[in-house]
Amino acid sequence: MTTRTAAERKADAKAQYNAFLAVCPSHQILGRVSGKWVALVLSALGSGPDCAGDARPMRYSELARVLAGVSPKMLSQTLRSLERDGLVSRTATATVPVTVSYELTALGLSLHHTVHQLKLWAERHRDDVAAHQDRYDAT
Amino acid sequence: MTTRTAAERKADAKAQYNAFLAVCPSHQILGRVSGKWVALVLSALGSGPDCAGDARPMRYSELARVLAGVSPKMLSQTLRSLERDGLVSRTATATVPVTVSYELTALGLSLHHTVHQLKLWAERHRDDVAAHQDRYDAT
DNA sequence: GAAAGTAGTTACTTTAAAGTGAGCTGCTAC
DNA sequence: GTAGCAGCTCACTTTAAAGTAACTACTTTC
Repeated sequence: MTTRTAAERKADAKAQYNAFLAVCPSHQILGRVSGKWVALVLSALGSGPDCAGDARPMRYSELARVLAGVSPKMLSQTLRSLERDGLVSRTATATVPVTVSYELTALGLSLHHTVHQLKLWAERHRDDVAAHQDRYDAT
Repeated sequence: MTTRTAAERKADAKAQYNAFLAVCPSHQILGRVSGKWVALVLSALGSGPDCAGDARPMRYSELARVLAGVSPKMLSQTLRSLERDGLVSRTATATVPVTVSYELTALGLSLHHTVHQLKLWAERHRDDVAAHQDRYDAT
């Protein structure tokens, strides 16, 4: 068959598009960064615990204290995925008890800077967005 | 009681942190942008259907064709939320049949530029990230 | 001797986002 | 007279991400 219905052509296009999305680097990165704790960890490691200083290594428990809402499961899951991507390095020291510290790699730091721009945008335009929302909801 | 157990203090800190996250502008924007279709719509409207040109208004059906995998529900939901935030403007023309076009506002265009930086990062570092993943998975 | 800090793991449950499929109105082309 | 385009909405189901709780094992402090 060379002739196909519109529905068939549409399904085909959709499959192709999904395949494209699966390998699209921008889409992958956006998916990674949009995890609930990813940006928070990146920010803590990249701008210090107060989110206003310089990058410095932090221990597991220190991160858990700063990101007050995170469960141990989510924290280690997030750190593991960032480590897998080469964005964070993990260093264990054999003290008693063991000390584990996490630090942004050069790659992680560069991603942090990029994500930080998004944050700056958000802070600059928060009032603007809120005003638009109020106007929209009023009608 | 002025003395509390560690568990109580932790629960308290968690509640406070969650309240903080709920109003944090960066977190809100990240949540908005990380919707599956948001970045895709932003990109289509901000860089043209081929994602390599200039911003220009597009019709509902044109967007649906370009974003081949999107369902009518998700497309209108996404457009509605972007419109609510003042990022996209909707213009209906009373032709037969009706013509509806969507266009980035100045605010939407500025967000598009910021998100675009993230995309450029992703494209620049995709190989680097993939290499780290392979090394990590091998061990 | 109960609780806290050290850095996690495992199994189970919840929930919010996304997907599916149908339907709507009015018109046109094959 | 079936199918298509145009621009949606509504109800239902699926699924992946996140949350919850419990447990590891060893040390130190109240």
